[in-house]
Amino acid sequence: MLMTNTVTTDGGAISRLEALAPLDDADRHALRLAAQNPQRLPVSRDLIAAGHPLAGRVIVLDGWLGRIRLFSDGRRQILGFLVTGDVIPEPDTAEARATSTITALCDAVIAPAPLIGSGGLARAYAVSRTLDETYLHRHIARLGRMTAYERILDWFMEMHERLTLAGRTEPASLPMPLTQETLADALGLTSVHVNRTLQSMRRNGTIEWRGGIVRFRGRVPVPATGPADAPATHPTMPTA
Amino acid sequence: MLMTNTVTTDGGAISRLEALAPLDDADRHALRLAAQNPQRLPVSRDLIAAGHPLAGRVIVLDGWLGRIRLFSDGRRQILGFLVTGDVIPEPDTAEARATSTITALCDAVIAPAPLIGSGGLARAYAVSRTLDETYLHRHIARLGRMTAYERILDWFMEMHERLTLAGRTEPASLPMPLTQETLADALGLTSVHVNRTLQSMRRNGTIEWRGGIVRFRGRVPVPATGPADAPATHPTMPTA
DNA sequence: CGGGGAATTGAGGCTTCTCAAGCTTAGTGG
DNA sequence: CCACTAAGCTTGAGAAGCCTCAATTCCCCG
Repeated sequence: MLMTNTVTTDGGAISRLEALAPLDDADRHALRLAAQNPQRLPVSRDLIAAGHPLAGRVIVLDGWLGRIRLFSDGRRQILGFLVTGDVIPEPDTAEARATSTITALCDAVIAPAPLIGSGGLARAYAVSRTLDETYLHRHIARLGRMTAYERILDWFMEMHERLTLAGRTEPASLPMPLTQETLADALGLTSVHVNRTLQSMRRNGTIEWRGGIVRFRGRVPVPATGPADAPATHPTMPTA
Repeated sequence: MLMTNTVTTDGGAISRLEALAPLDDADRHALRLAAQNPQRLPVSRDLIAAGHPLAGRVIVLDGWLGRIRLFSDGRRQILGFLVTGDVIPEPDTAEARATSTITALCDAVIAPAPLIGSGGLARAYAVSRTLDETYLHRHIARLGRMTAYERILDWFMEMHERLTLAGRTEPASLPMPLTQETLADALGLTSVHVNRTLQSMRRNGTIEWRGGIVRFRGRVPVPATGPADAPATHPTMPTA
């Protein structure tokens, strides 16, 4: 998933920001310039460690990062993901300390996120932050009220939507460079249970996951239409 | 918990904002003025409905609101709470639609949140928003990786911290106007299980919950110091 | 071709849920 | 002042989902 060796592109990050707010030439230029100065993060490298000073605004060009909380007894929870085009906001104050660790979940590329004026770029960053909030909300609803099967499917759908903003998907598939263990730490499950649940999804033909790509099959994520539903052949998803 | 009839105070909201960023006289005056124009929300009243236009910036003066996501099959997840001094941010754009519903979980009082200049008040709102994000993170860690017992205790502690910012607590107690059912919808549990877990906390002397007040007893929430811990008499809490 | 991380499988146990009924408390009207 | 009601709290019994521990297989990479 890394960029082809020497030439650094934005990986779709600019497309994503343009989808959030209209950018002008100066905005795009600033972003391309920033992408000329990329920073490569090998898998497992921390970008920001909890308790340490925050970096400035950063944009993800490629790969997946995770915002992570570690418990003293070893339990781990992934709070959220950062993929191409996602932005780590500027800290409020210079003294602000990170309350969670941000780690590369696979090899990744980031760059400082430029800001010029208070126009398109500023708006895009603002919208991006609001979107991040809705992803957190969705994650909470997932963890609090969905079954393992639903969590996985809903999360696949979210990541499909998000990667689509950066043009990194096809209509019914998305790149998936993470391990089942990582998925488990995000979805509040064990890797064993993630594995078994994925198998049930494969068996009933809902998805296929091979070679780092997840494919949705059939009339994919069929939302449940309500409590009075007829029993479904496949497990279904509740809406919202 | 409602303000004494006619005279409306800020209920501690101003104290909270001052704890987040230094305010000047003009800031305080603007807030006091806003508190003169309060809006009362009876329990169960929606302030904002998912899918509808967002209101402007709002500050909570009293009572508890909840950000709620409803599933088509009746499942409900409370995404977060809003208490005295908490702020609902200005929407990014005029077209923005709410992605979750905000409902009064008990009788509550709110007011439009004033903004003058880009000084103390603006900073306080910014810090408040960042804090909200950390509360979402904490909620995710709770739902994903804590047991029922830990979730409840951790949530009590969070609400104690938050209400303390507005001066609404005593050292070892906090007002708790919610039902066990509401708590269940926040913590991803059933009310039956919340009830049983609370009883075990009462039995072992960890808390007391009577008359709308939760009291922490003994050396309350003892964090686990790690995986190599000696077995504890009481259930313990992992750190972070 | 060996090594190691990741995926898979099995067996058994525990937390949490579901369904259902009984109880308590506060508020209401006669 | 007290029956009456409704909401919330409590309890019981059984089932289900998910976890733990542990071993085995698969697959990529050097």
